[in-house]
Amino acid sequence: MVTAKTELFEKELQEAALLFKALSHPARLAIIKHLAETKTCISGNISDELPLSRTTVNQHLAELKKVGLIQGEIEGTRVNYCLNIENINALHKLTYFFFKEVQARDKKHCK
Amino acid sequence: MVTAKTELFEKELQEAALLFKALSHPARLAIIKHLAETKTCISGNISDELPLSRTTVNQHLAELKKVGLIQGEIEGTRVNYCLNIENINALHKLTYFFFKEVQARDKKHCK
DNA sequence: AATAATTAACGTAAAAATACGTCAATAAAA
DNA sequence: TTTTATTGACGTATTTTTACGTTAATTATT
Repeated sequence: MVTAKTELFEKELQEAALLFKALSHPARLAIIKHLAETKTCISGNISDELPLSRTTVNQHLAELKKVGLIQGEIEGTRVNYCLNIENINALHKLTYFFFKEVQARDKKHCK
Repeated sequence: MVTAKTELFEKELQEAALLFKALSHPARLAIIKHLAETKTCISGNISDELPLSRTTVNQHLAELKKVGLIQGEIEGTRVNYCLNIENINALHKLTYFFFKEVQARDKKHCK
């Protein structure tokens, strides 16, 4: 039988993997970039910029929200999505130190 | 019909997404860390350290190799895997500048 | 109060990822 | 040369992701 084995790894790696997964689709990277450019915007507008249906874009937005990289503020019928800068910063640091650690330990480089 | 739409995005985003995808599973992060610690090692040894079968670990190794984050050097019956430091560095820079750009553009922060 | 706009929830189909066993090939060791 | 060790290729089952249409709910607008 095939069962998910991700939870058998260190918590730290699991969480990092979840964040990287959130960045593993070009649509979600495009959303992040777009939100960075335009302060706020509703999901309908975002789907106008992307080659995907509104439904699918909404799904990607929900995924980004789930891991805390963006936040949505309800305003009437609309939802203003924007980056969660604190968490973006945290991820920036996480990736920075992950690579830093990997590189430091690999001093004893293989040829 | 459901077709892959990833190729409808900018090349840059596509490539970044592929690299992040390679990092989106704790097993692959564990492999990278392990390779960083122990210079080289064969895939059999790596699977001893991970809660996964040798076959599955091999699959993850192949994926990391496909995106160039690791390289395998055949040595007799064994394969010595090690990090591809150049590409790890490149990815480090890519993530660094991706986040830097996102943050710069988000100066006009939404509260 | 009725209509329009917008979004999340739900359902679903296809594709991709995950996990693993088995087998064949290759090289080393006996 | 036979046996052992090790790995990649292949097949396959299950789960997850991706993509989208439809519907229901909620808020504005008329």
